[in-house]
Amino acid sequence: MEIKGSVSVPPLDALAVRTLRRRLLRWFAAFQRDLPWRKTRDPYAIWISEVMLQQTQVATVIPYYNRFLIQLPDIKTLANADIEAVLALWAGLGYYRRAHQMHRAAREILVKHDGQLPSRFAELLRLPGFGPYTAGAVGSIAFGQRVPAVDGNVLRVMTRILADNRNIRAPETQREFRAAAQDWLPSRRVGAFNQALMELGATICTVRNPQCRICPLNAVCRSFQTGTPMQYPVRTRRETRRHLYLAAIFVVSDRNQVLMARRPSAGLWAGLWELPSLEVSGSAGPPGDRWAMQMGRELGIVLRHPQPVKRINHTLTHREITVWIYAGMVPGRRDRGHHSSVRAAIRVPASGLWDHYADIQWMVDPHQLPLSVLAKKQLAAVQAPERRTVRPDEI
DNA sequence: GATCCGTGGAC
DNA sequence: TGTCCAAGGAT
Repeated sequence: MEIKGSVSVPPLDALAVRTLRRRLLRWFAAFQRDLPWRKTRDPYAIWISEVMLQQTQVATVIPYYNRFLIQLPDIKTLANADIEAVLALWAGLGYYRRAHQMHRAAREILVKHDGQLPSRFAELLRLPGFGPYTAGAVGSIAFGQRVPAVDGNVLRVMTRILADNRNIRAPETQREFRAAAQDWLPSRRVGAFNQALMELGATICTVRNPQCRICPLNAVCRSFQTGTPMQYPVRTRRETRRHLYLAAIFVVSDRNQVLMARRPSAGLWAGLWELPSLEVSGSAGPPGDRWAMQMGRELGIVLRHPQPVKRINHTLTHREITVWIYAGMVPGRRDRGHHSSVRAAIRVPASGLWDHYADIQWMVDPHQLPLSVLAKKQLAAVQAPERRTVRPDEI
């Protein structure tokens, strides 16, 4: 087994860098895609787009971006909005920490920067949710600062041009590519240059089937010259997904309200709502009645012959999730209409569920809440019209 | 440095 | 059905 080389390669010479700048900018001017965030110079709008685009494809972002800017058109509006409203606009996009951090950053900008995004890279970098990429992108695109914006696209383009086989997952490698990208920057039109590198990666220098024959940079691309573009970039393999088993309860009151729980403000699906659920020990089959009974007891709810009415599977980058949904029934007197909170209504001792969740509420229309995709799957499974809603007293 | 954090597109 | 991986950041 040969040890993979991980030695840094020689940089492009000055002539090649000048050629690259000229050809890339010319190509970008002619062929760039028509995207919503390219129609504005508003730093706030550019910021929103950059955060949404983190690890998220362009086509997915566009509708979210448009809705978000209509509802929250400026920093002050965002800062003064409830986090619940921000999450509602984010629901379905994933990585909900981004929404929380953007909200916090807006408030910080209001207090510390007089409501204006700072223009300097170092100050942007201090804001919540701003890393080297986002600070570079906003700094260069919105403010013309001469700083690189190195994302996954740029890493792919650069490793192919340089034929550099170092692991791009390593932070040190990424730092060195940011330094190299800094050297590639022209003295002006830096925002266009950074976007052009990303655009090339997104449309020409793609992961699969790169279009090298029409690439404006093929004359300066080492991997094209050796016919090896598909060997780049090199990255260490991800660890395999771990399996997570959950038991959830679907409880409908005699007023047709559904019991919903709001997740804590950190961690998985931070701040979003779902059916109350507990992690159960790993097993391929349904975990058994006792989990549902336990949840019922903790919530002060009678579960009559609880059965797993549905199984949901959901895959995340790092997790494979199986949710067994149990149906439950509420005691006749529990819903008197003047309690907004279950905790107030039924006086339960401190328990796992109450400690875990930020809130638990009865909801007539759970879809009004910010829901994760998994939560929507849960509701769709138990409320699917063609399957007829499973009522607790029917099991 | 390794791990966590979502979802959907592409193949 | 499985795998990879997107305009990454925080811990």
